[in-house]
Amino acid sequence: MRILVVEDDIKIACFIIKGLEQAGFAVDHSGNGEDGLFLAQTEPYDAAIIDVMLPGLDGLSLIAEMRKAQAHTPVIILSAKRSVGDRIKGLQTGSDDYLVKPFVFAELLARLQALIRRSTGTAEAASLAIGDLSMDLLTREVVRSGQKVELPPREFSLLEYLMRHENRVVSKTMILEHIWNYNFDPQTNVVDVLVCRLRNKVDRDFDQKLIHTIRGVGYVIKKS
Amino acid sequence: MRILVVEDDIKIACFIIKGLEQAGFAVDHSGNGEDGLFLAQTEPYDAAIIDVMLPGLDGLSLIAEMRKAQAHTPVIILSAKRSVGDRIKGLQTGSDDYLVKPFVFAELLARLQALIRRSTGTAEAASLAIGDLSMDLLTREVVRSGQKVELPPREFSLLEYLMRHENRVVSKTMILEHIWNYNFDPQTNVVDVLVCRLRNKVDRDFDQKLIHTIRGVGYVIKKS
DNA sequence: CTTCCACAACCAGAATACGCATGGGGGTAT
DNA sequence: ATACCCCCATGCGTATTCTGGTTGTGGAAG
Repeated sequence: MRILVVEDDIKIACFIIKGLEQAGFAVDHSGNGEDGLFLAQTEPYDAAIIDVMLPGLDGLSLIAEMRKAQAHTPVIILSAKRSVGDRIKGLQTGSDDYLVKPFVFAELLARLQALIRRSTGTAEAASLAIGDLSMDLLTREVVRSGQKVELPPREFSLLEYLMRHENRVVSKTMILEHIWNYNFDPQTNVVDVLVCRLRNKVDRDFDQKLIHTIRGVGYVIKKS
Repeated sequence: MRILVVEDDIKIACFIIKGLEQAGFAVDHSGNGEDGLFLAQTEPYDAAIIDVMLPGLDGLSLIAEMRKAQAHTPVIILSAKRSVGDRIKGLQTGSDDYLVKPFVFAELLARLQALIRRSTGTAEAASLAIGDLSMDLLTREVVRSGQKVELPPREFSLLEYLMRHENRVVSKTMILEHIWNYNFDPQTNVVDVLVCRLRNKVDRDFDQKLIHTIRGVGYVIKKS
């Protein structure tokens, strides 16, 4: 899931970005309206979080421009103003939700997930399962054969990515991009290592292996 | 499918090349415009990915030169510039699509496949089948008479190539070019060896042979 | 019908590339 | 301050590919 954040205040931006990344999102950021608009028009985001008060092109105009060109990407507006008027104006412009600063991060996250759930139409399964392996996305609990498995964030994220692509081969490049948000070659074996770690926790102690290697290509998760 | 990549930044080049290879393409690379132009003029590529900022001959001039001489090979431009003006200039020069760095590899791949699909007219099939032999390109699973067959990358690639040319004879030279990306004679019998290994796995245990030898010419895959 | 030649098929050892595992160091969060 | 996680480097084992040699087969000519 890719999120665009347009926010000029560095501190707030960092706060949001880190929070979202920890929640498993890939985040791009822009500090002004023009760059934000450009990103929105060129990259396929699943949602955007936009401040109204921006240097240059302001948030509402930005959304208006986005809506002219583009399909409906869910947008959450951030604002210091709490007047009802602004709120209405924001929603009229084409935003999908409205949050007043200062806000609690958990609320932003909850609203964001709700929006994505709504827009993707797919009633965003709260859990994924393959064979006797299941993963609860809300509680971040992973269970194999009734036995709970503890996973650090990156490994959890990788497993989620694999499970969302059940039976389909995902290349190392795609993993690199999805988990690290890299668009260049790190010249190391980080992916191999992460997969290895995940396997040790998910597959090692069990008879039926779920994570399979496709040499020269990548990995698949599947039952047989 | 053969792709030309012209990009001077080593890290980005590696990233793209590996990604494309993992996706099953044969990739040639050049780090500067002159060599890129030479390759484009001498080899038959199905598409090209070209950076605008290059040492020596820049990307736009390169495309212009290509267009002078040559039939319409689909081109995707990569650029660090995000202005709309540059984008328009790129598209006017004769490129077919435009991607801003940093970009998401999945998007590059999607656009590339869309371009190829458009230019060749053929809709990219998700699986291939001949008689009781079938091959799933996504999961990379090969099945003969309901029995699963494991194939290493090269053999898989060869089988895919043969099946895409069902009932048509493919010469050894063509195979060399597509699998090894060679345009010269390696003076060895690598092709024979590879075909042999593929036969052992696909044809040996079955009554009806699918891979046939045309002496002095090459090979065909067909039912009878 | 036999012989010869060219090409294809097959085999096995060697070289290589690739993926896997482990441990240390640095950074970060608690 | 401590513990944890993540990145990175290294070494190891194995799968896969390449190479050269050898055997097998078909076609053409004598």
